[in-house]
Amino acid sequence: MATMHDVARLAQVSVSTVSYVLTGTRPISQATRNKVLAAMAQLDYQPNAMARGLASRRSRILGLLMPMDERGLGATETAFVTGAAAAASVAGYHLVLSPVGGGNLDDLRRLASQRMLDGVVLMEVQLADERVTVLQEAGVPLVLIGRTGDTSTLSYVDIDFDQTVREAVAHLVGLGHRRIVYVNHSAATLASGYGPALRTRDAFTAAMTGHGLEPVMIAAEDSAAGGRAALAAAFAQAPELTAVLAMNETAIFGILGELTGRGLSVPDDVSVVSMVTSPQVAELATPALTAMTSPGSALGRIAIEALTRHLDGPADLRHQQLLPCALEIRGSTAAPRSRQPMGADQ
Amino acid sequence: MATMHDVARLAQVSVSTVSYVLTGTRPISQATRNKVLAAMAQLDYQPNAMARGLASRRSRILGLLMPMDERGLGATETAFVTGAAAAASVAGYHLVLSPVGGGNLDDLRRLASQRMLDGVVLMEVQLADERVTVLQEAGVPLVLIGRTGDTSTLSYVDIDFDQTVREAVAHLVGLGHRRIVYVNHSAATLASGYGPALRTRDAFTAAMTGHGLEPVMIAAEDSAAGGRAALAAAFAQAPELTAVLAMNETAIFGILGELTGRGLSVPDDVSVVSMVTSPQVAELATPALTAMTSPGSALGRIAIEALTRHLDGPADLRHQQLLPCALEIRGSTAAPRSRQPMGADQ
DNA sequence: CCGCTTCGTCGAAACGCTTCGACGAAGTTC
DNA sequence: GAACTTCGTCGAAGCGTTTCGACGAAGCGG
Repeated sequence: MATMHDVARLAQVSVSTVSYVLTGTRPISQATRNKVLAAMAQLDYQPNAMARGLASRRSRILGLLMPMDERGLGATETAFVTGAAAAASVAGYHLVLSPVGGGNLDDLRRLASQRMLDGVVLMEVQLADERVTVLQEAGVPLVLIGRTGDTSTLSYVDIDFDQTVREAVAHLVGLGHRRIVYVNHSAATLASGYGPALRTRDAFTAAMTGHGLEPVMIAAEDSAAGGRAALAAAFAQAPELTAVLAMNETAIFGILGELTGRGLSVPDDVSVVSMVTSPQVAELATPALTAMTSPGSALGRIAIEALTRHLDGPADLRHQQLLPCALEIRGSTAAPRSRQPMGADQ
Repeated sequence: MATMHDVARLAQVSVSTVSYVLTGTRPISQATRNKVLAAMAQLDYQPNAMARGLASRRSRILGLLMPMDERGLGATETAFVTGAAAAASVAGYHLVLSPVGGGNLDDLRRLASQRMLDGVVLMEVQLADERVTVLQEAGVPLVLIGRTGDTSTLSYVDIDFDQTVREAVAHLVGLGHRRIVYVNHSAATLASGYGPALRTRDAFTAAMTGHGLEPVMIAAEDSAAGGRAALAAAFAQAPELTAVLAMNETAIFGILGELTGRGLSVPDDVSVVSMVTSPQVAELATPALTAMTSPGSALGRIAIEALTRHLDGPADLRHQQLLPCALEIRGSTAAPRSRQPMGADQ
């Protein structure tokens, strides 16, 4: 493995000159630069990342911290990752994903204090998230995908849940629906302070009230069974419902199964809209789901761009931005068949 | 940020003594060790990863290289990751995931040559995979999840597709099914030399022939639409089919949708078995799918263990191991309705 | 009690790079 | 043309570790 010394010797310049060619921190004449580049090519030289990091005190590695539970990464989260990776590459950084769960804060502390990451993007943030505190204490530059409760001092990119819910509700109301049930994440998830669940809940209430309608929300476990149970609960609370808005990507398949099981057809009897969903998942269902498509890779890209700007630029300005999901109409929504076809439908 | 010097000064020992306490490379008296540990705690000392890596020429970072396409990571792949991360942590390594696609070989070459990764686990290996060549040339220790065509010189862990298919077919045949169609990945995927697709194809042919039955295989695009098309093709080729074995986790939802659309019920009219599937995904369908459950986290764990053994141990023995998927019977398989109402229980 | 290991510790030399100060050689300014 | 800058390059001092050789102090067999 060739070192800078070897390159310098071959090019007949000093080591520092080679370094300047590489980093561009000082002007180098074209002639010298060419000699150096030729030597590098000839030796197949690759700078040693560790030495570089030690001397410059920057690793040029960015971390994308995501809790990996057994549920797996949906296409939505994957889009964050690919967007972020592309942006990091453009900015001249490596992106590494670290599967730090919520449990191992010590692991996180260690990772942060070892000065191996120049900056970090944190995914799946809770309203009160200790990981944020740990990272801030360790002095690691930080951008969130999602938001904590108090966002005043932090940079973040997040989905504009308020507008997303408003658009989804408007779509259904526009079709003529009046009884709309919102299937959210589980009660436990809500209690744990998961931002998207809480924000969409409030947004749904506001949107429905704004249309003069009564908001009905059901919390569903993240599983097909949870979805089935949620639909049963929904019919119990609102027997004449004609539309379901679902945040819970996992439960939605249970919802659809249960609907079919009850002999109800989508979208003729009940319309279904899936929130914050990727086209791939929406197409999985039959009929394909009308969905609010998450701005996936844009979120990842913007987060990384904010982070690198912070690292490379002098000013440490905060970046706070919300992106709405786009309504994509597929086969799961239609005008309600009829107001009251045959009385009470238990 | 405290350095080793600070610790040494506070504990009134030399820097090297602190290092020996940390690494355990030389014996240190209990008294000295305690002084040093106390000083470290007091200063909240964390070793600098870069300096460590430079001096020791080992980063203690392992890479898990996975191509991230827009399809996202299923629960299966996520299980690899969590299993691998846990094993790495136990062995005292950090695990980072690098979303290197198939395209950017240069990126990979750079990553490998920068001596930032002590070793690498490569996922989603093709039969002929250039990434393997690149990494081998760079001299990076390597373990595969999956196999290349020529495995003679490599370490790998993979699913035992042969046995998995054999068990799945045996399950269906045992129920009395005779006309079984295998829905594989797409023709393009097959042509590209994707090991699992090719190996299961051959295993299916062998298993069916072994039972004296005719193997029918359909290639399906990785999408719900692909699944629907595949089912149509299947009925065209084998009108009297009673069972479907599907490798394609994405297409399977299309298959189920199309089955329902044709007025066929699962499992009464047609049984469905999903290959290499996680319980989470199997539960998503209605009815829940009988599936060959992939040994997810075990694969990741074993790969990392083989890698660390190679790195820490002196001998560089190859590790080659196959793990079968376990049959988990759920609601999507039953005896065929018409063929043999009762009896034929071979 | 004399040589021998073994134990515990130290000082110093790497590791491969960045970065700072210095310094001729040119180019500018008045 | 004296006094400044600016340009292009060099040498050397780090960056925070690990690791090697050395060296007293014990411990021990004979």
